[in-house]
Amino acid sequence: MLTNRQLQVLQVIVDDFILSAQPVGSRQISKKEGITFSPATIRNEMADLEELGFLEKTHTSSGRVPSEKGYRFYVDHLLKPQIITTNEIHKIQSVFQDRIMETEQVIRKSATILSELTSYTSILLGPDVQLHKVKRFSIVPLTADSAVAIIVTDNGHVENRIFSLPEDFSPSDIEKVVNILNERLIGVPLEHLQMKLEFETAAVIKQHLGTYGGLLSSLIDVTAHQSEGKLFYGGKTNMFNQPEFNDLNKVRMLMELMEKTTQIQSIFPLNQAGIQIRIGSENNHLAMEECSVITASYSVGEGQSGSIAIIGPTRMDYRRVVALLDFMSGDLTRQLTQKLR
Amino acid sequence: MLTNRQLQVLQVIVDDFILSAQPVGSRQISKKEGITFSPATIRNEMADLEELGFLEKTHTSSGRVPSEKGYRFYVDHLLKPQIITTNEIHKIQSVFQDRIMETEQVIRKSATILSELTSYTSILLGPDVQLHKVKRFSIVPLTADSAVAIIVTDNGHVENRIFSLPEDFSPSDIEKVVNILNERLIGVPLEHLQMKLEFETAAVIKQHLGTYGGLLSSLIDVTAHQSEGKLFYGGKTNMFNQPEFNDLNKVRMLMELMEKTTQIQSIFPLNQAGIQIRIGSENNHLAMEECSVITASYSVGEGQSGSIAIIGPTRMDYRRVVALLDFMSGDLTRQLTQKLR
DNA sequence: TGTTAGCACTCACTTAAGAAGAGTGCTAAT
DNA sequence: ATTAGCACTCTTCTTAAGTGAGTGCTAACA
Repeated sequence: MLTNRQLQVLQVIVDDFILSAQPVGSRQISKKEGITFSPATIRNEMADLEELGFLEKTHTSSGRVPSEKGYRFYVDHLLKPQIITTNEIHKIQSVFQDRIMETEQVIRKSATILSELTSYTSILLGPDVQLHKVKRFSIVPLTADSAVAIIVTDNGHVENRIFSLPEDFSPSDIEKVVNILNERLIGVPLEHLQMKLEFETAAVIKQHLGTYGGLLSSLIDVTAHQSEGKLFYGGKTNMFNQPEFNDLNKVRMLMELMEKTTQIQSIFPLNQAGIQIRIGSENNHLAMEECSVITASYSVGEGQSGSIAIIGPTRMDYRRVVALLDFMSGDLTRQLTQKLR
Repeated sequence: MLTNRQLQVLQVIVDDFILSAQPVGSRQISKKEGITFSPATIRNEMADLEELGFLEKTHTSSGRVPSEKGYRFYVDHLLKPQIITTNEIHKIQSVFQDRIMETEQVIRKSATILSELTSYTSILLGPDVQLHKVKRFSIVPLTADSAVAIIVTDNGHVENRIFSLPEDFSPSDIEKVVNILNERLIGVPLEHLQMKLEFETAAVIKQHLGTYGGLLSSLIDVTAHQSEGKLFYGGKTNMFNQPEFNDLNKVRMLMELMEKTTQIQSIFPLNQAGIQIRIGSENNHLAMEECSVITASYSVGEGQSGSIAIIGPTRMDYRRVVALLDFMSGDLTRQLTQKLR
């Protein structure tokens, strides 16, 4: 158990290091407001805190730097929520000001704004399209043997894909298929679409049109490749501003990581509500060994949800980021859900 | 006018420097195949070439490096086209192998392949959607006061946007509007859509439905924000592999440039057929002062065209890149055009 | 007259050594 | 228990010397 004074010292060190990125020395701490004891005393406390694993030295005679355990303790016990300014609130809410209505646009803009506000990199995961429900099917013929299938979902999202038509497929055949699809599949969530199409609707189509195996496999194909939630980045290059990434190799690894969308997905905790913080090696990724990731989630209507992440150095301004993420996720949930009515 | 021997020396220097990224010395040149004269002679020639502006020294007693003018001369007069291997051809053609039919997917995949083949960064500009012609309109109501408008083009491209409905707008009203739009606007290129809608179709709609000013402005809005050709990158982080970008600041500027899609558009020459090469400061951009950009264009059917660009260090392998771009642009044109039939 | 060998010279790069400064740990006094 | 004092450590900056690659010039050569 830490003494009050140790808590105070730890807090000051983390706060100061977050601001300055420089190892914090005893003399510096002693000058801080609220510190009534001498550098020598502080040195003793620091030695203890180091022994307990909360602090580290960069070399034998340097000031102290928070360890991962130190940051962990800090975010778990010392983090007082920050109040965000009205300015920041306005900026976040400006996402919705000019009646953008596509969820994708909203998310994209949110990513940009968040990175500007934090000067870290933001990653937004769009809501999972799989949970949208089919609102309308249509098929538009393009050439003699190809057509584009369009699925509009209840959220106003549009999926479309070009597919091959079987030979001698007439416009009236298409109309029949579209009618069947619209009769049978409206309200079905995209995630069940493929199964439903394959095992229920296929039989109906066959019955009405004879066997059109080609068409069916094409259609099944169309529904199969639905993308999961899309990723949007804001401020990818903000990393360059952080002194800890004054190292080509670190930046490079991060940039390469961000190009691999499948890998980056794993930074989002599954089905976790609230704010999650992962520090350094907790991210289980070499490139992010000196990074912290803070995530929050928002939801659209019922069930569908997306995530927001901020990725920055372990030395990031946790207070501020947590406050901003908290507000933004709430705002997104509110606004996006309201739009559904 | 350069002597034969000067040409030979210049060629060897550029070729060697492209390979090694190291300043080339006279002794090194003398050992090259086809060189029959001594280092001393070569030194004299190099001094002349430097005086003429084709070579530079990094410092007083270093080997020579091609200047921008040197590269320019090299690509204009010394560049013998390279023959690409069947392996490379296969790789490029693999874009089309698994019956991907969306142009966007094709372009995206091409960007990746091109960056893998060259180990530089590729930028592909999708064909300008503005020239696509309307194939089908539809409007799907979402809530009482919003709907999504969908435009399918002759290329199978789908544009969609959510817009507000006027109050008390019934489904049958929507059907009427859709019918009018489909009667009047099929075949119209997207670039003229807004004008046409505003000055011709608007009147018809008013006539049939009374004044629905709100709907009209919404619809005009929908057609207005059509995006221009989209950009796709491949191998954004390949820059990190080039020794000349072992400098955090240079990489940073490039990365920042690539985030700004509007700025990056300017690297594509307008309406220029064939292969274009811009070297260093010819790019008119600080971040690309040490880069060369090679562009080619492809076309889809008649009129519509997109561009391919490779961006690498001025020291890039012009021979190889030119050959690859040439082949790929041809292949894209062929395949994408064929698909339209 | 064009080509080449020889040689002094330049400059980047590396290594070593010394000086300065920040900060610690320990000891002893308060 | 706290603190002043001081020796010690380790980084960083500066300076100096040594090394090597490569040039430019001069003079000899074909």
